[in-house]
Amino acid sequence: MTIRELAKKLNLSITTVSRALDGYSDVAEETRRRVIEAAQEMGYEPSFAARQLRRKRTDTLGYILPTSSPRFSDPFYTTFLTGLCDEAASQNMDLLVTSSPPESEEEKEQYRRMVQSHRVDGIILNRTRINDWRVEFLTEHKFPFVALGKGKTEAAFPYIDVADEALFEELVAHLSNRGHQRIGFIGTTPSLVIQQDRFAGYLRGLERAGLEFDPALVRQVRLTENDGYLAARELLALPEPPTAILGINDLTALGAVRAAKEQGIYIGTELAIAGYDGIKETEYTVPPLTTVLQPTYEIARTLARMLVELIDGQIPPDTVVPVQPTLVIRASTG
Amino acid sequence: MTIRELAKKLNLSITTVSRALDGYSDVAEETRRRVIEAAQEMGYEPSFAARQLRRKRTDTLGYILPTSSPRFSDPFYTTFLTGLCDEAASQNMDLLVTSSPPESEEEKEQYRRMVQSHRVDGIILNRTRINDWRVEFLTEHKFPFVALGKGKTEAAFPYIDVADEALFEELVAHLSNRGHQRIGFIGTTPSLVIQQDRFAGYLRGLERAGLEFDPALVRQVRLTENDGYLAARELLALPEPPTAILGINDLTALGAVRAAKEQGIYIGTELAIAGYDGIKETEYTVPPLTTVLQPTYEIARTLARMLVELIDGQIPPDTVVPVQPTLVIRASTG
DNA sequence: GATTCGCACCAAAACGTTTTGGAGTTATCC
DNA sequence: GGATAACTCCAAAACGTTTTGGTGCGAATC
Repeated sequence: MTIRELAKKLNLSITTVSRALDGYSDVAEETRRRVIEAAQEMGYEPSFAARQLRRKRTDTLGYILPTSSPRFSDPFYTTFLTGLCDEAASQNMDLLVTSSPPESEEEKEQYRRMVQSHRVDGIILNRTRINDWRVEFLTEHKFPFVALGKGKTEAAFPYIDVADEALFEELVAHLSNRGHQRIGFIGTTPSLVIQQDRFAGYLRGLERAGLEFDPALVRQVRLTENDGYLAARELLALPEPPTAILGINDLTALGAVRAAKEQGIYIGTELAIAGYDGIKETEYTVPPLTTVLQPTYEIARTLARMLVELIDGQIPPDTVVPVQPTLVIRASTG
Repeated sequence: MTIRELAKKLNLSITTVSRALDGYSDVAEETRRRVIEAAQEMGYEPSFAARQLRRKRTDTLGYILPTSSPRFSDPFYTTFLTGLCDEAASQNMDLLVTSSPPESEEEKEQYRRMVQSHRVDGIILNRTRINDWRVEFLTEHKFPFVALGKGKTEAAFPYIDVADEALFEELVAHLSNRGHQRIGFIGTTPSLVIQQDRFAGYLRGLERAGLEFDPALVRQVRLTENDGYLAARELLALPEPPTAILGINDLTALGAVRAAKEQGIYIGTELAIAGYDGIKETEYTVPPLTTVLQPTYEIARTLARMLVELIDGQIPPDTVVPVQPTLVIRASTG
């Protein structure tokens, strides 16, 4: 079912058929009606490849899922992906998804392909790194992209700025108000922007509370439940263990919960634990976990919308959208 | 950066360049080396649109996420999606993802577009319906697809058959062994294959245990945590409430957990609760939830692989892959 | 010395659209 | 009544590949 066959059946030129369907004004209403009707009836749909080739637009957004472990499953990403999907759909765009481990050769290859073969019109980045080669690569190729968080770069691109630092400061203040003096921090590799921001917030929180920073209370691990578990075990095995543990995200905090339970430590009374993201799991632990609720779904939608607007040249590349998450205090911090 | 420019720079015809890169044997090794080197250096990558148009292949798999609520987030799907992504990647394919509410106009439109505009080479279906118009539509258009579960249809297509019925039977047996006589079932709309199978397993389980089926103990809701919560509240408010509740999936079972907690009912002793899927959350509840562990990640990978093989004509359309999940008994059922 | 063969390359067609730059017809204006 | 405008429609080019059906040339074969 090509436009040619449709045109033949209607005794029209393919030009007219194309323009009728695209809503141009230089085709008679009566003709348009006939064309649309026939198209519907014969189930005609323009070939995407052909249209893409000619228009030089793909109407597709790209997203590369950073999969730490092969069987990874951070619920944060279901929500994030759904947000991207929904917004893309409502903008008449599709979403092309790939997955690869961060900083792998595979990842590089995938970005290269997406960009250089014009697979997509723009790319959504998250888990931005401090010195992110993706940012360099994409700006160098003048390829439209938006990101969740900005690293250390001269490049200008639209991004969402979550007030991570402020919220971590607040978390520490909250714990210190509850009398905690030794507050542990399960962080991740310093190459990630979230580590930079959240750790900075942690430090500022300590300072403001007049607490001394003890490097022994800090761990840097991958962003998985299991790594959180292992890190927490280490912290709890210290000669002077912390009385509170902050996870850089909910997943690591949940790992800490598991470690504490395993050792029969009462969470909330003997040990305070808090996370960050606001994933559903934090409601089910006993006691429920204090966390910072990010509007993940809205963030994703906003990112997708920003990307579309960037592609259409409707927003400047230096657009910044601030997001203020909210502290959700639950029983895990007493 | 087109093949033409590359050819010009190399003083070769575009034919030779194309064939050199595609590994044809009718190009001298020395020439191929030069071509590959130049391509790498100049960052040439074939235009996807052009290639697609000519080859009549997209090297893309399609998947439409069934989003019940706009902000939905069933962790089952992160795992499922990651599986699809990973397998697609390892087959040199990409994954095109869209989302829409089941049985909506939007959904129809999306399937129609994907198929008729040759957006993808094949489609992965899950949450198969008993009389699934998608199955009819896709077979009618001779469009390659695979599914998780098969409905009531004459059509032949590769699918994965999870032994849902047997496992639900086992679940009921397990509960009846623990002395439960009134076992509730939070199911979903009978139009879904999983409802059909799992409910059948529930019934057979009752029968085998010599228990009478009481329709009052059955609810049909959407597959969300909140609907599970509401259904459980209803069940617990009955004059003769059940002593055990089976959720058709973990999400609804988690809703039941919430309802029980809210009413101060001790789970595991006063009320048994079990789910199905094996999502991570079930480990965090107190007590941890009895569930049926499906190898979701592997199922997704297998589906993707089957689809690629179907497209390549390497497997017949009537391939069936059976999957045997495992019962995971935890404290929530005593 | 003519024929055949294998090797390395290539021109041109095809894929199915959108867009450009008109062309033909009828209505409108002075 | 001739020029202008408005309205419909269209032929052909272009998008960047892959594929088809070659060509030219030197070596091997008879």
